Formats: sequence, C-alpha cells, structure tokens
Amino acid sequence: MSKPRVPFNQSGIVEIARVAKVSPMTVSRAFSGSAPVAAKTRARIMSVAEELGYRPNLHARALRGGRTQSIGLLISMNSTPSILKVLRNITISARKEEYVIYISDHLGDVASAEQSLIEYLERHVDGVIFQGSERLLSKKVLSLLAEFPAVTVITSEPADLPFSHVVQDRTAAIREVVDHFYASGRRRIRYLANVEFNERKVAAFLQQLESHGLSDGEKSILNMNSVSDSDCSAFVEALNSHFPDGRPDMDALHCSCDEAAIIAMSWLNSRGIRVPDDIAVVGFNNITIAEYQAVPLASVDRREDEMIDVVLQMLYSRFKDPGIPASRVELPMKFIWRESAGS
Amino acid sequence: MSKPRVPFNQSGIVEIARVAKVSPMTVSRAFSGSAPVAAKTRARIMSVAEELGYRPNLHARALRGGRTQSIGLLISMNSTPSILKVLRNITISARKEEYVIYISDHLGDVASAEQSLIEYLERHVDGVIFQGSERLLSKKVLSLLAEFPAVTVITSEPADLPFSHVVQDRTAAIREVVDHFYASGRRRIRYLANVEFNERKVAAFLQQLESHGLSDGEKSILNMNSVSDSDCSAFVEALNSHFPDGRPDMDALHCSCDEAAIIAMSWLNSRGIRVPDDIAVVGFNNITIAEYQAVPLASVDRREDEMIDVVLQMLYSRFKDPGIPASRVELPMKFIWRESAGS
DNA sequence: TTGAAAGCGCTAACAT
DNA sequence: ATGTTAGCGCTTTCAA
Repeated sequence: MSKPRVPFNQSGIVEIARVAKVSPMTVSRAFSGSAPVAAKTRARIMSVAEELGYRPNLHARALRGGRTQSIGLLISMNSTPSILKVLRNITISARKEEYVIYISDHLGDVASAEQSLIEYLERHVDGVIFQGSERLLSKKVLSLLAEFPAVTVITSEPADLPFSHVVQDRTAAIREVVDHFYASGRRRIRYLANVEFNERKVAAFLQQLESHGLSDGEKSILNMNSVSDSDCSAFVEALNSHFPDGRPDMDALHCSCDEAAIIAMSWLNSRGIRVPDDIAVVGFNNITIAEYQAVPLASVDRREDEMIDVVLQMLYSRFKDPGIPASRVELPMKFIWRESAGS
Repeated sequence: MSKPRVPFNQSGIVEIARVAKVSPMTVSRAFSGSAPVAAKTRARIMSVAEELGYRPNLHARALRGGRTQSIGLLISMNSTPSILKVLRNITISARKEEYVIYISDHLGDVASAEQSLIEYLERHVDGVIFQGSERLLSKKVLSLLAEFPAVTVITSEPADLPFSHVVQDRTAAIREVVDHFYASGRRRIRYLANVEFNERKVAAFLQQLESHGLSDGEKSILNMNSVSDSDCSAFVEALNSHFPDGRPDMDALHCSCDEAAIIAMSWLNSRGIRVPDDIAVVGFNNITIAEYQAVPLASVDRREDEMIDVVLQMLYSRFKDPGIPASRVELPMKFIWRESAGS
C-alpha cells in the first residue's frame, strides 16, 4: 500500500493551461464542450495537450460528482457456459456506449454478493446488473441495490422487485418437455438434476407429471451432486449409481443441463440403448454443440440474446431518465425439439 | 449526462469528524491505522461511522495518489469457452486480494485494444492482464502497456517482451499429435482449421508432417470459415464442402478445437465411418465434455489452471515490489490421449 | 495522541 | 469567450 511520491498525472489540465497560456477552465471547456471556446484557442490547447500526452484523470471527474461511466456486473460464472456470451455481449455493447465494466462473481453466496455491491458503491458505478437466484436477494442485498442510480436484475423466479428486471422463467419449458414426452407415449419419465440447486425446476417437473397422472413421485428424480454444468464426472457417477445394472427403468430423460444430457446419451449408447427409440433425452440451455451431436440433442433455449438486449435497454433508459418506473420483462425459456426427444 | 446537485457522499470523513468531535485526520487514521488513535476515540468514531452509514469514496483516495485496488483485463471472449474458467478464477482470486476487476474485449483488433488500454490508464488501474496474439502487440499497444505499474501478458507465440509474460505454446502439442498419428501408422493426416486465424498452428502441423516425409502439402489442410469455437455450422459446412461425396480421403484428423472434433465425429459416424478405426480424431482445448463423448475425444490441454496461478503471481509480486525484473514462464500445451486418437 | 493546512485534478457557478 | 473561486473526500506533512 505504498503511496507514489510522484502525482499520477504529470500533465493535467492545469499544466496544459500554463503552457497554452489560458485558464484551466478554458482547457476543461475545450475538452468537454460545455461552453464555447474560440477555434484558435481550442487548437492551441489541443496541440499542447497532444504534445504533453495529456490523459484525463477519471477519478477527479468522479470526485467532482459526475457519472463514472461504469457498470458493475454481479453474476455467477459457474452456472451455464452461455454466461460467457452474455458477458461478452454486455462488455461490447457497454463499451460502445462508453461504459466500462466491472465484473464480480457472487459465488452463490449472500455475504459475497453484499461485499461486491459495497465495493461497487464505493466506486460509484452508474449502474449494476445482478444475476442470481431469489435466494441471494436478502434484505441487505435489496437495500444495497436500492442505493445505486440504476439497477437491472436477471432472475429465473418471478419475484416482486422494486427494480427493473428480466424474468427468465424455466418452468414453462420444463412443462413443455414433460408434455412432449407424454404426448409421444412416454410414461416412465425421469429428471436428472441436482435437487438442491434446482428446487423450482424439480417442483415444476413433478407437478407436470402429476397433471398427467404420472405420479412416480421421488422415483422420477435422479439426483446428482454436480456443482456446475462442467462437472462431468458427477453426471457419470449419478447414472452409474442410479442404474448400477446399466438397465435404466425409464423411457424418457430430461437433464438439467446439456452437458449431462450429452453424457447420458453416450452412457446409454455404450450400453446398447437407443436414443430416442428406447429412451428419449432432452437437455437444458441449448449449448451450441447440442444441435450437432450424433443424435441432435433437444434442449431448452435460454434466449440470452433477447435477454441481453432487454437488460441493457433497461439500464440505459434509466441512465437517461432516472425517473422512469421499474419495468419487468418476462422471457420464458423455450423447448427446442430435436431428434433426441423422439417423434 | 446530468450532474447530481447532491454530493455523493452524504457522510464522509469530515461529517463523521464533526459528529464525533475530532479532526477528519483522526477519523482517517482510525480507519487506515496509519497512526495510533486512542482506543476510546476510535470506538466513538466507529460507532458514529456505523450510525451514519459511512462509505469511503474510492475516487477521493485514488485522486490523492494511492493504489486503486483494481486490475484491468484485456482479452478475447470469443476464443475458447475455457476463457470463462480463466475469468472466473482471476475474478475470485483477485477479490481475495481485495482487487476489483475491469473487463474488456479487444475483439482481436489493435484499435480496440488501444482504446481499452487508454481507458484503463485514465482509471489508474494498478495492473493489466493482456491476452492476445502477437499481432495485437503493436508499437502503440506496447507503449501503452509500458505506462502501467504492472503488466502481465498471456500469449501463445514466444515473443521478446519487456513485460512479465506467460507463453502458452501450442505448436509442441500439435507436433505431438502428428507424431502420435504417424507412430500409429496413419499416413493421410489432415488438419481442420481456420487457416487465417491459425497460421502458426497450421505451419507447425505442416512442418511436422514434412519431418516424417508426409508432404501432401496444402491438401493436408482442411480450411474452414469459423470465427469462433462455437461456430458449429461452419464446421459442418467445411466437412461437407471438403468431402461432398461423404468419403473423406484421410485416416487421421486433427481439429483446431474440440467442438469441431465432436462435430466431425458425429459427421463421420453418421456416414458409417468408425472413429478411431477408420479415422482417428484429435481435438484442441480439452473442454470438459471431450472426455465423455461416446468415443472419448483426445485433445490438447491448455493448462489454464497453472497459467492463472502464474499470471496472478506475476502481477501480485510486482504490486509488492515494482522493481523486480520482468519474468517469463513457458507453459506448453499438452497432448491428452484418449480413444478417439487410436491405439 | 491529535490537529491544521494543503492539495490531488477537475468542473459548476459566478464573474468579466 | 475567458477568468476566478471554490470544493468534491481524502491523506501527507508539519505542528502541537
């Protein structure tokens, strides 16, 4: 934590002013355009600035009380790989609007989320994009969020939030999957998921089974210990432990992520079980290679592209007019049929 | 761009000092520990701060000339999906050390990289992590990088850089792949890649073929128009256009990414061609599901975990001691054998 | 152990 | 069109 003896900015506005023989204020105006400056003066200022390698100090601007042109992202990078696309698109779009992006992972943990938000507050970001489950929206987190000039929340559970938010409902798609299985004559339908992390999805699945009179109950759920979608060994272990004899008692399998589904298809294939003839398989998240598996994998599309557009629009419109009321957009995920789902 | 009439910090150090009836300096000292403060005074200050909801203004600190506790990341998020793990690990590790992360995508473009670096300079980040090909390291970019107190570069081409850097050499692994194919009796070895984006990899591949006296020359390269690893339709198109009759004239195929390899395996499989018996396949990047394909996919591991450790260590050690000389660590990627590569 | 003064770089507001 | 003043919140330096 040593402090540099030399000031950061060897040539600030004051220095330019001195060399160009004008007042600092005129230099400031020449850069910001906040008031007219004689063309000749401006030219002189610019050439001096150029020569001196002037670079504005954004902290001074921020201290003075203006916008910081920065957005804080608080997300989990341990969920879907598709979060990378989200990140990239937000970064690129924000940069076009001259915003800089801070990134932080809340680790699925309230304390961690709070800490990041406090950090963002101390850095006076203009806005925050928060993605996480309802569980993370503690009272404290909500009150911290309320301190930002602009907030957009991305969540999968319909909540009643005082902020603009996008709801990526997953349950409708899960119901679509169950309905599809049912309509094509499947009756022993199973769901492979980490029950702890997927409470709502599991509940929706079970509920939809019941609506068709298929109440195998807990037997329908194949629990697994995966922590993230890239936790492939957990998927294999789950299959092995649920079906130690390699003869699964089911005719349809929905998985909570495509990675699990792909691995399930391999697992079945190597045991002489045909997909979709013997067992239909549907994944989740619609990762790019799903479509290109030996048997194209049906999945559920998150509609991330639409989501990103909406999120950024929400944020930018609040930047423009802090007075507009919080809005809410629903972007339910969509079942994407492909061969693996069967007829 | 409206300016708030109300100052950001409703209760800064000055306000606390007023209420606690001490000087601002004492409050500052109570927080920073830069000088002893009577226990009783400190307690009073802390309780007032708590009550007032004090939150330090990091811009004021930065303006004063100290560290900003921030690191700028300049990378491409459009290359490997494994960049997400890199991002996540850097973010988490940096947070433990009380650094905040800025993220920016250079889009593979020099102008864009320059702009991001200037932005980071204006925000006085303590350090920069740059990942990109040698092509991006223009004179201007290098001189901008030189302005930061700490820089770490991640590159795949051995370069002579004045900064600490990690070299992720890919060519050694490609040579290993070719050698393996050759050793197992394959003689019609092909490489599926975007030639434009993979010049060095292609060169290494061709060179190694020649070293074995296998000079099919340009015929060995199956060019494709993919822009990124998730560009799956490009992979299919490439296969279709190179082998319109569905009877590929080869016995071994190396692909520039695992996604392409997985798709190639499906493509071959659906044409009755067996992997690895008829054609051996090796991917690149060792994505998590590679191992779990119907035929486990051989690949090349990037050693990202090791890389991240080294990169952060380089940065942190320079934070501690700005005087230490730039270092360089080589982490050549490694061929990972699995069934798809054949005996 | 505490306080007073000064200034980091910038710009709103009020002169001229 | 340009200049002057003042202050954002913090911490270094010097003084008590």
